[in-house]
Amino acid sequence: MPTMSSLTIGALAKRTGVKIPTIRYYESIGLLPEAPRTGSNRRTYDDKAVNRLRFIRHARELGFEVEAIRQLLAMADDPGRPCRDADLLARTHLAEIESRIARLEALRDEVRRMVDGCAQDQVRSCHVIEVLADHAHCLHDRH
Amino acid sequence: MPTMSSLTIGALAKRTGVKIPTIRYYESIGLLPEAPRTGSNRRTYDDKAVNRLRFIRHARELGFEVEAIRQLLAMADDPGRPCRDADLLARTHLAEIESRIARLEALRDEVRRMVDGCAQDQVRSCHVIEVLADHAHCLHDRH
DNA sequence: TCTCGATCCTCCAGTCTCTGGAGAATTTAG
DNA sequence: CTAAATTCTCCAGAGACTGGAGGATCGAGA
Ligand SMILES: [Zn+2]
Ligand SMILES: [Zn+2]
Ligand SMILES: [Zn+2]
Ligand SMILES: [Zn+2]
Repeated sequence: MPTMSSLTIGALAKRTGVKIPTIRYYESIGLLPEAPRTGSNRRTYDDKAVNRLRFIRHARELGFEVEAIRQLLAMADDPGRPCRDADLLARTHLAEIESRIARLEALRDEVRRMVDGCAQDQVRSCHVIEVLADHAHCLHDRH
Repeated sequence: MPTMSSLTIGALAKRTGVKIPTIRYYESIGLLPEAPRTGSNRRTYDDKAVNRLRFIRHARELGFEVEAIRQLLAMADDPGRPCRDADLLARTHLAEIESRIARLEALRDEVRRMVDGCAQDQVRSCHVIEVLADHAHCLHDRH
């Protein structure tokens, strides 16, 4: 049978790698349910809380926003429904990542050109400064 | 000869594509100098301000942080010095962009795997939810 | 049992880069 | 002259935490 453990917030933090203030923050925004308290008002957690917090941490590491995680958690709590919505959320996130990559790659190209084009002399003739001062030096017309 | 124009903040905003509250914000953090005021306390700008603000906007579009821009502006104001520092700043920024791209590409791979692995049935067996619940499903050991 | 350091509590402020609204004053167009 | 547009200051909010102040409580050793 599973261990009937009751964890302090510090133990939960260690087990999940999430900092204590962050745990309290997640509770305050309703991502974690309000933890039951001891007689002296300290939060206690069980294994379910560990799993939920790990889920949150992992989703955050994968770049999901809190609002998305809130919905994913609600879905995870309801195993019978179709997973269309969860998949759509993930696919939307994927598209967002891809567009951020594309944007950053364009930036990288411009900044690289900026850096490589400089003869390393005086600011007067610095290609970096010139490019910054005038977008006409850029390849892409928008950034 | 250059037009001896005196612009309102609204005209400056139109000319540079920077919103009015943002212009005031830049002034408040010292990126833009305090604009001279009319008798009725309205800010006035000249062509130099237009150039400075365009420089800021372009640098922001290229992803430079405000602190970096502050330094770049100081350098641009001093054309005689060597441009080593400006170039170093840009190179540092380039490295930062590259590392963000690498991180996002790793994320993209994981999220794509997550999405592609789902058979689109019930939440119970949803690959998206499974992966989120357990990092062991991931390829990279860190995100 | 006493005490001390570790842990916990709440509340608040700060991070970063804006963005927008309230309410008042002034300018501009018709 | 009036009404609409613009500007002013101040303040709050966004997202996702992070950290500090000041105080209460816990566990372990003497
Ligand atoms: Zn240079
Ligand atoms: Zn450009
Ligand atoms: Zn699914
Ligand atoms: Zn993972």
